[in-house]
Amino acid sequence: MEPKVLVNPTVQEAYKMLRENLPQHKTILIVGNCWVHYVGRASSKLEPGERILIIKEDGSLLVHRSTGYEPVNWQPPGCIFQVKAEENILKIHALRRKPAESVNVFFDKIFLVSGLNLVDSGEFTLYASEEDMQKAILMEPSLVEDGFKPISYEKKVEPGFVDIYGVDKNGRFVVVEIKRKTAGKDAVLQLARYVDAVKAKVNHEVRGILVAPDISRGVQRMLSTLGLDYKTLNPKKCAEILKRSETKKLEEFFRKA
Amino acid sequence: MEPKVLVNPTVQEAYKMLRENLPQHKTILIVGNCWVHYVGRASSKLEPGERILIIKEDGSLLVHRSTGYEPVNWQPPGCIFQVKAEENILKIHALRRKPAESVNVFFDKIFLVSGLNLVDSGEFTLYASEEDMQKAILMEPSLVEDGFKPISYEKKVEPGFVDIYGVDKNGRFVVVEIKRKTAGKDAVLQLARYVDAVKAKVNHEVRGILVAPDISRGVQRMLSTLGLDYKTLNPKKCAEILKRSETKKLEEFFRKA
DNA sequence: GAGTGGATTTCGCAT
DNA sequence: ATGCGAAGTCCACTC
Repeated sequence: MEPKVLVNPTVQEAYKMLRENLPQHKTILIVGNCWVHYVGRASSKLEPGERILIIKEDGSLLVHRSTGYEPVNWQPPGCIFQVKAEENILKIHALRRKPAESVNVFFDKIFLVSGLNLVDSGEFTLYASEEDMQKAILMEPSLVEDGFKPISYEKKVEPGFVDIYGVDKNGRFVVVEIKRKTAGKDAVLQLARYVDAVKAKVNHEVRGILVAPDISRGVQRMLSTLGLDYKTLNPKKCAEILKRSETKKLEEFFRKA
Repeated sequence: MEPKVLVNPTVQEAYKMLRENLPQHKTILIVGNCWVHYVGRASSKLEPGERILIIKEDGSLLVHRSTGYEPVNWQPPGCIFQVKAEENILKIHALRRKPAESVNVFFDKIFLVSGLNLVDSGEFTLYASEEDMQKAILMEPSLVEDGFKPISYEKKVEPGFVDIYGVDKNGRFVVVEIKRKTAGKDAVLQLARYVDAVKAKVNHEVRGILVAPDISRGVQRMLSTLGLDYKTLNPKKCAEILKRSETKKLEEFFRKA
């Protein structure tokens, strides 16, 4: 990546770097003494102090103080920037169209300025995937329904793979379709197809249960029309169940420490 | 402030700096190629890529990608840190007590590492919050309506707290609901609930006045249907009024001195 | 410490 | 574009 870094630059030197790097949509990092004015949805004023300023490729802006998770001033992606160097002060103006807002940052002393071309294609995964939900249900079948017993999962039936296949407390066969997000009619139709496919094979009563954190409007009616059931299940809850053992390990660690 | 900055350091050099600066609760800035594991309320995995890591004095941690307002991984203030350099990889472990969580950041290439002692006593002021509007109205009740007299504020009634409670010039009771931004139907319904709640208690005529800079489309009709009033009020104006009063206080102070 | 509500919330998804 | 709901929300405040 080869970062450009200036340590203790003059305002002019920092200005020159920004003039070069901002139009290229590089990520900008500035550490120095600054004050900030914000006008927009609300208004704010931040008196001088030493902070970290980050301007990202997508036109987002963050001013971070030495404490706290949240930036003291910021602007979401999509800003237009203007830089000036006047009276030995570096002035950075961030403008946003909708809603109309502006953040102005003024530096009179700069400790560090850097123009970064961050190469980052790494994927980010938050574990509460459909697979995790499946695992959680297999660990705690009551998440689907009291008395539910899984028999197999990812079982091949005609149109594809059934997420989970089992029996309810009354011995009826159950096909479970899992959705990580709000389930629409496509999910319902998919479940219906699986139920029909199984029915055609096993000459036995077959129920279908849709498991999802939520269902779209109108899907409820569709479910009852088709004789299918729905059980709400939050992916986060599944993640908790799966990671409970890991959490336990962590708590164990702290207990010892 | 005199920042310590290493450009393109080895893992060992970066490690040494962290060993020195982290215990001093300095603010740490690292730019480099890293991957991240998180386990806690949820779990996540971030594949390798170039990012910015910030560790603040209060033990908060931020991993920022090149886009987006939000950090991709983080930890709120109060973390305990552990640093290791093994197999030419810089390992930073952030542990949180409650809830039990951990974020692990691994660097195999470091472009920039810095230990900052940010001196920042500058005050931050946000103008025109809902509270400011309330204060301004209490100081100048005519902002709501000519002849309006506040009796109490943040008064508890059944569903929650009434912003301001008072009487109009004709002796009728008034419930004031304040919104800092464009008021939607939720605000109207909230006000209606309060009005009903007060009516049920006081066997007296009760009016409801919605105070906001603006109202959403369609809300006007809703207001008249429910028999509620609306008064437009700019938050900024409130800020000015408050400022004026502070100025008065200052003048008072100097008069005495 | 747990619970509640607001935020310059941001962000994503559905309409 | 707009509106609605979730978030590893965070954060300040009350009980």
